[in-house]
Amino acid sequence: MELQIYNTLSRKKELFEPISPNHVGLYVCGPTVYGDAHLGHARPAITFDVVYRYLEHCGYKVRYVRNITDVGHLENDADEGEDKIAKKARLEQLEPMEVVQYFSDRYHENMDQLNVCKPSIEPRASGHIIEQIEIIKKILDAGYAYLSEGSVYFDVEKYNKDHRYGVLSGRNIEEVLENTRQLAGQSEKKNGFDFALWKKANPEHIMRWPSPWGEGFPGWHLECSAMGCKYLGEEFDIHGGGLDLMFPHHESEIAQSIAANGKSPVHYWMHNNMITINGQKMGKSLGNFITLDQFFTGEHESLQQAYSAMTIRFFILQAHYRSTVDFSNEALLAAEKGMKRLMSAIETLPNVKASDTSEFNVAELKEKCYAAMNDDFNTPIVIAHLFDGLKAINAANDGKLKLTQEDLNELVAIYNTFIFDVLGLKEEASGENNELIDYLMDFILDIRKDARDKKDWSTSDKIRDELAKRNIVIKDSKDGSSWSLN
RNA sequence: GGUCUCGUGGCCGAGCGGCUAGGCAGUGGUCUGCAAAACCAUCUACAGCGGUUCGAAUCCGCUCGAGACCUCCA
Repeated sequence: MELQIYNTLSRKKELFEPISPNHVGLYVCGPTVYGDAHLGHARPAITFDVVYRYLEHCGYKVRYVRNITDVGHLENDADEGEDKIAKKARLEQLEPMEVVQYFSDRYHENMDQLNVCKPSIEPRASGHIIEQIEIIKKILDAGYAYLSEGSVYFDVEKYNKDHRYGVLSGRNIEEVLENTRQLAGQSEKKNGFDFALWKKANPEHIMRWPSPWGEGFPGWHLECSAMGCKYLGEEFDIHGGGLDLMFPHHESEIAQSIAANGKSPVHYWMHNNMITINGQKMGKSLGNFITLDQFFTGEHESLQQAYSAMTIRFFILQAHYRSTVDFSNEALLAAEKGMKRLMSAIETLPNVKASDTSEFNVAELKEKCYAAMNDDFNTPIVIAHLFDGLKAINAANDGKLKLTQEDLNELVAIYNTFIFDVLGLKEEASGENNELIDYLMDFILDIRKDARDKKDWSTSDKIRDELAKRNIVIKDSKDGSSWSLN
């Protein structure tokens, strides 16, 4: 079975066929770096990390471009407000690029924690001003943009006559033009719907570059067109991003590329859905977001405890990327426990004793996992199948089910492939990696063992209870006792 | 107001015409000095009403409810 991808353009699943065999160009909208990443940012990062990982796993050579927006993203109205980065810089009395550096570093740290692969190229908007100016020239030459008060705007109405502005979002722009006309008023734009390609810089504006139209800075939508085109070509395979970017950001990207190159830039548009909190989208403007660092430390009033990066990752992968996911402590707790159980398969497998026959269809399990991934990256189904396999593994470990050595080896391969390579989960350190602590704990457990052997339960329980106070959990089993830090 | 999505068992979430996922919690059990952990078993739901069909959670219509986009947001 071959890979099917849900294409926002056609609103249905399509067979994935790359432009050049064995190569995939993947572009994903990265963050605007003016604040800490929150749970909502983790969604596209993880979603497209899995897309990237799976494509690579399938043997494709993927060039994965994820940008950093460090200029041109304005507040409030897309073409009027203050630059987000510049505002932060002003508030913190920093150079804008200090803000960019700081939050880029923090973002990278969070991505590492989430085990998100680094993109092949991570371009910054401010490093591609020349490319953006070149595109604006092309669009002007084609007649789809106009100059106004030192700024350049995209002429949506003109474009819509020859092409269609709204192919991606399914919007009928004529209707919307009616509405915005009334609102536009004394704007320097012909039309409320037109968006800035180049914006003239006011005297107090710090981030500015020279251009044929005077000093200014590029519009937000343009950077992705410029960088996508530069590194992946005028046409490339997959463009990803959050559903909230579909309009106007991605819609405008398409318009810009068609206006400049005469080509629709992207074959497959993929959009991840939102994470909600109390049924509402988690977003910066609503102020209802929880940052990733807050999840990792548990320091937020809505959080009952800290949640590890892998818990967050597993939680997100347990839902399909095109569904909304509602955040709650209960859901996160469930994810945490479930993931630990699933991960235990990796540890159990080497201990299972082989039989000469098999009573579980390992090949079928493998097939089902691939089928799920091929069905538009259905990670929750993959996880469900892995849980089914876990049941068989546990049964075999208890001697209640037979598996041949060959099947056991295959299971190890399947679990390693899907859990680590494709889903991108990793083992988390269970506590401090400290030789002294290890030594002391071994020593303490040894004393406790002596007590237990003498049926000195009061000493044994005292040790257990005392350690529990510091979140050190003792687990007794047939083969002896072990400890872990919770 | 316009465009579009969605309403699944205590909770989270798949499925998208028949074979009634999965996880967490709960309950029962195995193990254990006790406990924890672990393991096994178990709980049968698809907002409401009508229609299409041999058959619908799944298709169509209506009603109610929630959300997203239409201004920046992943």
